[in-house]
Amino acid sequence: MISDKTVARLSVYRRVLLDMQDAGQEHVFSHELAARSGCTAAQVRRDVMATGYTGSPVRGYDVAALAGSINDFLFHSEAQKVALVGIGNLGRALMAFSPRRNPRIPLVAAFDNDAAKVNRVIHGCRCYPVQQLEEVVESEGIRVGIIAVPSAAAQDTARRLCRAGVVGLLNFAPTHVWVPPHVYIENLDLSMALEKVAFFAGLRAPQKEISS
Amino acid sequence: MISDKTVARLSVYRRVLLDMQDAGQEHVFSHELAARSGCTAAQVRRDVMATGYTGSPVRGYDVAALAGSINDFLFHSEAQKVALVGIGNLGRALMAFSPRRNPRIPLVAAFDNDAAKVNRVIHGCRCYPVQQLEEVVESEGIRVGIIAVPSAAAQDTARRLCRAGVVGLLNFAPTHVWVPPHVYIENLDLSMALEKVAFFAGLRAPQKEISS
DNA sequence: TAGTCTCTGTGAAACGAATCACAGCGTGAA
DNA sequence: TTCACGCTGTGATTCGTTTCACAGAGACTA
Ligand SMILES: NC(=O)c1ccc[n+]([C@@H]2O[C@H](COP(=O)([O-])OP(=O)(O)OC[C@H]3O[C@@H](n4cnc5c(N)ncnc54)[C@H](O)[C@@H]3O)[C@@H](O)[C@H]2O)c1
Ligand SMILES: NC(=O)c1ccc[n+]([C@@H]2O[C@H](COP(=O)([O-])OP(=O)(O)OC[C@H]3O[C@@H](n4cnc5c(N)ncnc54)[C@H](O)[C@@H]3O)[C@@H](O)[C@H]2O)c1
Repeated sequence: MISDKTVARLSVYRRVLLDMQDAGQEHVFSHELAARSGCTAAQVRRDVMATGYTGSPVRGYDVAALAGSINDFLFHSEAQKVALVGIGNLGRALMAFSPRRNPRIPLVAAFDNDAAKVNRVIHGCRCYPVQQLEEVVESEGIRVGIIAVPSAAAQDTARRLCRAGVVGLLNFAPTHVWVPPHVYIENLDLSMALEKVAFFAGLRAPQKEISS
Repeated sequence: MISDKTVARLSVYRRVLLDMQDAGQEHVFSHELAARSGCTAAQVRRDVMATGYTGSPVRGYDVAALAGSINDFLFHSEAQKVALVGIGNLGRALMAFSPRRNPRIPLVAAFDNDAAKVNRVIHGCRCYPVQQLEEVVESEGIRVGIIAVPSAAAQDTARRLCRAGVVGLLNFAPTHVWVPPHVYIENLDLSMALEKVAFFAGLRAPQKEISS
């Protein structure tokens, strides 16, 4: 019923609105929000409609109220605890970022199969051996998993997370991962994204670079 | 003319085909490639059509030949050199990953405004003070940029990169960045992706978790 | 108080991408 | 030599999303 892309944009609007709030701005028009979010005014209005909020034709949207409405819409349920699997280069970067993250989506546990990386706390997040994955995910009630293990281990990691009760996955491994139909999975394939950029860059400047 | 999404999928097919080649597989049917890439057989056939390759109704596609055709299609131009701006947690993870990356898209320079992080070589990539950005990008003929700086610095970084001749950008900062119309930009907003996963996870398991 | 302005909310239209469906074909079996 | 099969390539169709376009409404002006 509610589209994937609308949710993505609402998340962007929310961040922009919080910035506006910090800057003391009280009202915002759809075209303004659109410009700061990289989409069109009509799209903003459609998306806002989905949250049930209604603005005023004169003042536009009330920044605080719209931010609140989007918050209620996006984070309607209780906080969604997150587990990270794979404390490698990427995993550690994600952990370093977590303090700045949304408190409604706390990173509560990390797992690795390398004994040297576990049984400690990084940025407030406890690191466990991967053998304890099921136990910790179930006892903590974790519902979201981040896969940051090598491709070869991705499918098995996904399977274990889903069995343990996870219903949302963020997969960084450049591999297609099968999950049960009730599980939502989002793939963030960085290499693919870079190849895409390189492809279009190649199209846009097919001639040799003219130096300075 | 050629769609964004088709390019993305071709990049995935390419990787799958290379795996198949390593495994000694010589032929592949569209439905098989589809299953391993997470899409449908019809989609595979349409996308393959775009590369100009034609398979045989009996054997399907020749793995090596199709991989070659996709390669030619995606990397038709000379190698696209890449610059990374922001040698922070994420930037370092990307650098660590670069040896495993496509040699047609080499990471040749990295920049940071923190003097402690520059004037050295990390994983074969030279790190420069950000003041030298224009100079290095122009002299090396770099056409692709990766933005891994804090949001506040993203727009200015993009502007500098574009001025210096970059025509493709991969942006990790959770901010909308304006670029000239001839520049292709791809945003990888990890926080947004996680919020999306958390949202759908919340929808799929709205009831309280039943422990063990 | 009437008029004008600009914005929202939203039905309708346009667009683009995914899917369907089938003709065409080479192969292997009988 | 003929038939049946299963796959590719692709026109036609369906589906979801974006964009258009305008009615409706509050505020400000004169
Ligand atoms: N680093 C990047 O910039 C980058 C870019 C694109 C894609 N990726 C992908 O992200 C994933 C992680 O990348 P990385 O750079 O962090 O790799 P990495 O090798 O640094 O880290 C992988 C971690 O996973 C752990 N691990 C391996 N098998 C495991 C298992 N079965 N269970 C639990 N833990 C296990 C390893 O001990 C290691 O700590 C890979 O799939 C990689 O392809 C990374
Ligand atoms: N680390 C993550 O997992 C993660 C997740 C989501 C988003 N991001 C985004 O990616 C970006 C980088 O994240 P990070 O974790 O690596 O941050 P970080 O703070 O670790 O690194 C940022 C780096 O950029 C450098 N820098 C700052 N201003 C600069 C400028 N004007 N020019 C050149 N260099 C400059 C800093 O010196 C630092 O080395 C941020 O925008 C962040 O929001 C990161």
